[in-house]
Amino acid sequence: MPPLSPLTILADPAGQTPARGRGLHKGQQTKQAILEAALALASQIGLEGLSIGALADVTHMSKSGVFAHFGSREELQISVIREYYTRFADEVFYPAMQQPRGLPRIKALFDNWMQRVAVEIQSGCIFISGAVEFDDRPGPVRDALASSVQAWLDALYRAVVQAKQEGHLLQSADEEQMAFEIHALILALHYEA
Amino acid sequence: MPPLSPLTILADPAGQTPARGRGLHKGQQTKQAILEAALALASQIGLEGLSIGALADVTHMSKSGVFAHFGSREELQISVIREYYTRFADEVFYPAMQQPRGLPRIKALFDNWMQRVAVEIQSGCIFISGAVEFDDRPGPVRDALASSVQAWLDALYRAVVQAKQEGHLLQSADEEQMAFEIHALILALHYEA
DNA sequence: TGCAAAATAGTACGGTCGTTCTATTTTTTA
DNA sequence: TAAAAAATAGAACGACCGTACTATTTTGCA
Repeated sequence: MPPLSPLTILADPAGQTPARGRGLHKGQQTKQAILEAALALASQIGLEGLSIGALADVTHMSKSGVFAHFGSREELQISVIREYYTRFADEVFYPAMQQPRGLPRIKALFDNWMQRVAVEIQSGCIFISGAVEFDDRPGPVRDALASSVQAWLDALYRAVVQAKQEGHLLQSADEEQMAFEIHALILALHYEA
Repeated sequence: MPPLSPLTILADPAGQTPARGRGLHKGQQTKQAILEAALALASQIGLEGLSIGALADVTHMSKSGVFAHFGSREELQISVIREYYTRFADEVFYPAMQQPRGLPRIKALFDNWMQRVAVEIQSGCIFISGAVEFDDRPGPVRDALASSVQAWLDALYRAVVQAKQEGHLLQSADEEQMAFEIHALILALHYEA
């Protein structure tokens, strides 16, 4: 099972020159701090509600100071998606890869996911809110969201296929349908919250 | 099985005096036309994106002309929810009530619902988008949304209970879980779209 | 048909938004 | 430590928002 794709669409153009030498420059630090706050804000009120002004208040900076780090609101939103995607992979996907192929791995994926739902119960999943907000708004943000979610659903699907190959599932089981239903359960859990 | 509750929280204060006598007064007609456009708009871009200015453009009216019919944006949003709820009941709920209790009725509910998903595939369900948009924004709009959805989920749950009473389900079946899963499937269908 | 009432238009206000431009401060480098 | 570069602040812009007020037009009834 390959790792979650690096998602070239999410590539961070600035990320390849991580400060001249040892530690992060001041700018990179604050950018990371802003991103942290942005992630929290976006989880609460959605990517669409994420405003630079509000972000400036939270981080005790000026609007233009925040703005300068991203160059546009769109870039800010995409950065948030990138960050969320990374954390999602780290907390849900990679730990599950430690489990043996097949049913144990699926169970780990599902459990980690559920645990995340429990944590997000007061904030929200931006993959879900984003899908609703950008389902009819084409553009880079939508693309970033779509490819993130797809990468994740593909990984889930691969896990199910493997489980069948390992003989952990009925031979009559439909992999696609099963992945779909697992996804459905998570969606409904989020909805109830 | 009682009908879908009238939802007093959604009661239309103006609705009780439906024009002096026979036909609708001019105002009521245009209000209905505005509501129609608002429903389409809200389905596309969400209740939160629904703006009076955009609505004025679509209906070829002035902003103040549109505004006067509702008195506030909030009232407009609630009116849209009320309208959506009514149509949902008419297209999904009541036709299914024609079917005999038990499994046939559940199947009808699900089929009608699925059919609606197919129609909404290009627009969207405001019960879902609304839940995302208002999950952390208390107020009348959120209340209207929540009670609408709850009324519908209650009806679904009652149908499942009946099916078990009629002996159409395994005695070991968990009604609540089953209603939850039906809901989950619909959510996932919407998500895929 | 005329008059009151309802419906609609027009204008303006205060607010927030993303963004741009220019100053100022802070950090890094030579 | 001085100069260069990066980071941040501040003010201003145009656009859109909801809403309040005041005209004007249209409608419905006596």
